[in-house]
Amino acid sequence: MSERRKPYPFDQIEPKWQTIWDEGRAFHAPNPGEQNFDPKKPKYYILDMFPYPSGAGLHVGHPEGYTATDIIARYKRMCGFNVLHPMGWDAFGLPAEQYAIKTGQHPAVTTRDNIGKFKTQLKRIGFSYDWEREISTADPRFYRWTQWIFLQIYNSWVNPQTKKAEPISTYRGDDPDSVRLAYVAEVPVNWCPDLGTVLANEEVIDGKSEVGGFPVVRRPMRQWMLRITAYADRLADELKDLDWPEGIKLLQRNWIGRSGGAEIEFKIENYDELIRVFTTRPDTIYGANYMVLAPEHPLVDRLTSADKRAEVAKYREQITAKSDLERTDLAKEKTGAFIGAYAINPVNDQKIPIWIADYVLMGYGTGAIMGVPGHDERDLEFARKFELEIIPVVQVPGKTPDESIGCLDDGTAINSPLINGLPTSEAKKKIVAWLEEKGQGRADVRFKLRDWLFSRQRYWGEPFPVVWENGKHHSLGESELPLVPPELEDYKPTGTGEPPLAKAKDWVRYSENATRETNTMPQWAGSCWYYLRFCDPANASRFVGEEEERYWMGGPQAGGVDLYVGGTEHAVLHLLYARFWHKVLFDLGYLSKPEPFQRLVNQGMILGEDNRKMSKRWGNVIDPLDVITEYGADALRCYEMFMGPLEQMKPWSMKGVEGVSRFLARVWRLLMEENQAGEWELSPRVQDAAAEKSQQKILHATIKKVTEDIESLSFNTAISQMMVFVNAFTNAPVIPVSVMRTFLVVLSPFAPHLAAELWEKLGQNFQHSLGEINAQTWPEFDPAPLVEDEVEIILQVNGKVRDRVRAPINAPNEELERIALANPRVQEFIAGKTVRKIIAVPNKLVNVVAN
RNA sequence: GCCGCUGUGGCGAAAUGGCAGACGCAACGGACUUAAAAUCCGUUGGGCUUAAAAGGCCCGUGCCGGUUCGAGUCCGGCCAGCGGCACCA
Repeated sequence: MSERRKPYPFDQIEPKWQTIWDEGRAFHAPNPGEQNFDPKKPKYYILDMFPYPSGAGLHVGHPEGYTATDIIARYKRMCGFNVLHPMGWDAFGLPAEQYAIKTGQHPAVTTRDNIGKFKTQLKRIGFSYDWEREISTADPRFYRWTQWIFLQIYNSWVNPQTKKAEPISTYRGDDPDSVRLAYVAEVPVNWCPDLGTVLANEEVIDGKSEVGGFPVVRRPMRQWMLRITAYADRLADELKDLDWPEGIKLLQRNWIGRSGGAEIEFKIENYDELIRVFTTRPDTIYGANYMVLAPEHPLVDRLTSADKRAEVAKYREQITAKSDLERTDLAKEKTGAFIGAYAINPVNDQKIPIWIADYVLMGYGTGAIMGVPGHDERDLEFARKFELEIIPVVQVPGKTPDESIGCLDDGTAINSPLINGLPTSEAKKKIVAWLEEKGQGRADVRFKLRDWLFSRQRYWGEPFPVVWENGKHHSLGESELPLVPPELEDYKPTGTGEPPLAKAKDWVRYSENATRETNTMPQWAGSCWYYLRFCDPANASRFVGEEEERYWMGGPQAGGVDLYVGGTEHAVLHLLYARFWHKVLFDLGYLSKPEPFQRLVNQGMILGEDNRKMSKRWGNVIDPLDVITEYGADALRCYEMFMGPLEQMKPWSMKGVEGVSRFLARVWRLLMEENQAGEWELSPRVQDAAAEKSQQKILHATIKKVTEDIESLSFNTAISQMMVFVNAFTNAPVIPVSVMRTFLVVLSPFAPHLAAELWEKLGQNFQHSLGEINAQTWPEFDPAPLVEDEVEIILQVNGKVRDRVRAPINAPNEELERIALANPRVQEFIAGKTVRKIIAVPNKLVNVVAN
């Protein structure tokens, strides 16, 4: 077995250039004020979603997005931009902690090792990161500022007048703790016994933990919450200013779940209490002939009549016994119980029975609804089950009143004296105005979004900069940051919900009568603002320098990062949380833009060769390092870009890698050939000669296509075009050095090592003083060589191609028509028919319509 | 159930409403070679016509319909796969 000969010496070229770039600080982006900073250059901030450095190392999904951004970063530098292209580590997280539980190795050690591994691997792919800006969220120099931002959130409230965050000192009420953006609440939370921690709603999928798939149960606990709901409206609305995929915007909008409607107050017969309901269809109020409260609704106890008590208690017991999953199971039948009390419908003073039913959720709206069986599917189902009257109050176009039952569409109000005949939108307005005048209702907006459960019972996360004294919390001073977690012997969760930090008794004791908060922040905390730290990673006195922030995060757009690339899995979690923090900091005057990420692109997942998701289970995992060893980093980069559109899901193919590797080897052999001794030297075909017209043409066609394709992130077709270019030169007896220089510049963002090496070889043989390839400017496309005197014209008869002929460029339509009609093939097909019409498209085609 | 995305050769894919299948893979044939690998050249959607080739004709972008001189592309209605949400009033 002899080792297969390398198609070209990438194994020598690639480490060589990586060292040169590293030592020459080739990709360092100077900050304002720094040496070599050129204020005339526009900035371009291009960001990858930074990885969690797992023990498994890189998988092929990482280099996909990273290569795309690297191509753009290299391209933008050559276009004269000051490019910020950083990389760092989302280093707090559960796996390191669970590894610590198993082995006793401190998570900081595990994390440091994993980061080292990741960094080595990333460097072997030749990414042009500014490694001087590397950050880790688990580094006290970083999380000091994560804790500092928490303090800003803690010490703020949203002023309902301005709808913006302000310092808590501007709050005039007597209980500031009730309005803080960070607050403590005893809430039903998602408790995961196997992980020993609570989880955010977003981290629970089908009743199981997103990480590990362990069962999650509802349980009330005292937790830290962030008041993200105060930003719900802006988080939904300001999406419109962003260049994000519409699908992702929709996902966020649906998650935020804004619905406009009205809150309506119903009086209760024989009681002073009121029941408030929320509805999106106040116009259907005449059809409201019963009312439903959530079983947990606080008024249930008070309103239940003596004779119904036993029944109601029994029903509520059944409900509590159910898991969340069972309760939300759509397929099941409606259940409920009449509580023996009546409400008064404000529009007609009718007495309507009050029920409880588990299809009404305490957590949404007011936890109470008016039952409109005529025009709500769920109410209809409920009314049928319990034999309540069903009244149509909206007539849907094209249907009779009775047919309109069960229909949720807009229509015309009927059986509704105040609004009869009005279309739905006007009926809504009129009813709301009428209720408002009576003091029994008002327009209202509700959201599905809940406040963000922000505390975790974990060791490996940021401790809260908070202490407790006499049952009240207050914040640490900024000078007490960073607050470093204590060393622990035992990282295990306590199982009771008490965090592992509570075991460090000395650490917990803050003073005579104050103790530290022992929860830690969730993993999302660091990623909520890491992109800001990249602007000024070493700043010891501020989370980011003002001037640096203005420069990199500024500009004419809504958001500061010019392009953000990462997976769809973060569509609602990370991207929503980061936008929220950003807006708070923006409101407080720390940032120049209201949004963090102007343009977002999601790369598609790479599947295994068997078209399944890559996993150990299927044995279809591809290790990028194996690919690099066999084909080189340039081949890995180009293959991942050549596979298909960036945003699409696509399967891996080793044969495909080989194909791309062959392309790169052909580029190499265009300029190099092997001598008798088996050494590579410059091919004698490469000469300082003028390019032929056809060569100019293909070169400029390639410049044009590659430039446009990089701009539109269509890397697969850019590479196709470069293949076409290389194919065209494969057998050329003379290869003009000027053409090749330009081509290498165009190739260099994709295959930077190969391009740099060949560029150097050309420099050595044709003495130029152009410097290194990375310092070149991106070539301009010249349309002149592409202009021809003649073009091919397609001749069609009745839309079918019958012939193609050459015609002078810009020939007038009359001439094209003449050519078409004179063409023998066309004549053949119109013989015996009448020509009805001739359509001529200049420089393209003629279509003769005949029958 | 609702919302979104995607359906094109044996495979990955390409195509501002204007030549469907660029480019790559695989396959087949050829050149070079003692031979193989590598490399280079060529063929390659299906069917019909033909002794064969050349040439020609017909069909073909998930299915059905529409708009248009012309539809993979636009519109309407289905089907399938993937993803998200799921009693949100």
